[in-house]
Amino acid sequence: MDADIIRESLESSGLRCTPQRYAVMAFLMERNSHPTAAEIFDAVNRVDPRCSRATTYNNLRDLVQAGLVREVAVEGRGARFEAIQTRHHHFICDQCGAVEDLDWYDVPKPAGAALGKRVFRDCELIFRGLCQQCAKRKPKS
Amino acid sequence: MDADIIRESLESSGLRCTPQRYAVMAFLMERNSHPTAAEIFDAVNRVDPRCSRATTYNNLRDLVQAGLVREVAVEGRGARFEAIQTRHHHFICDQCGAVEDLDWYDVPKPAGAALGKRVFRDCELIFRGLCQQCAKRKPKS
DNA sequence: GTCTTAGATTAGATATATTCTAAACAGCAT
DNA sequence: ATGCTGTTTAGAATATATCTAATCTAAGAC
Repeated sequence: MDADIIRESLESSGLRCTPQRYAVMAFLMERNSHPTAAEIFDAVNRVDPRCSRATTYNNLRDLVQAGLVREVAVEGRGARFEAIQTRHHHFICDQCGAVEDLDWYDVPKPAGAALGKRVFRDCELIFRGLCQQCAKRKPKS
Repeated sequence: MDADIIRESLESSGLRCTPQRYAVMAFLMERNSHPTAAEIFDAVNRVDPRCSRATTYNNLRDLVQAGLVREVAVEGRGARFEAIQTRHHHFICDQCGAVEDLDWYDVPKPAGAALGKRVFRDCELIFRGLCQQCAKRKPKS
């Protein structure tokens, strides 16, 4: 069951497993898409009307801080979220803003000198262009 | 002079060189930072009070469409902008959201099969961690 | 020069996204 | 039960971005 996995990952991150927090996490793990905060709020609130907008945002923030969820910023649109499962890169559609996963492969890190005194945590590769839908709709320019 | 360069790059992109548009572009080229739209508006409006918020946003949109400016989305914060000059990657601070440039180096593209029917336009590499300031302030955790 | 027209600009209103506030609630240790 | 800490709530507040309708400007046509 996912239920125990979710509970455990929450608690091992120091987060109480409240019904609302569980619902947000479960929703993100079920879906392989990258929903916006508004979509998450709608979905969770529809199932359990006792989950307010503020709670959805609070829990998303907590889950991101705990490293269980990743936030993906998209130009000109609301942030998107995904449960962190297997490592991957992202493809973002210029046209519709859809975020899609691409298989992971290693990326060369910058030289230590280039980083200077910064503390490196992670890197990600973002590809841009047109998703399959938009490419079909608008093959030229 | 930058003045002619800016005028020419605007006009060769089919954009009229209006005082407001020029001011936005000049501001972005002078600064090597990555200001938010609000910062750009404040700065341009302070110099020339006859540049409204809407115009600043309109011009940023036009400049991005023309390929002269890049928009950088940062999680949980307003969009940031930069004049496109030499190619580079980005480092984004987890703590303060600062965006810094790192020297460019080639990145392997994904296999054609992985991209499927998508249309590839560009890729960028984003490094995350703590910038020098924040690393000093908070060396642990 | 002045007419015309398309594009640009303006202030303020509006829309959208996110966070804050203050009060109430829940789980857990005393 | 009591108190403590963290959580949740509804709605207000803030931040960010875009829209609207009127006005202005520049450049070409005459």
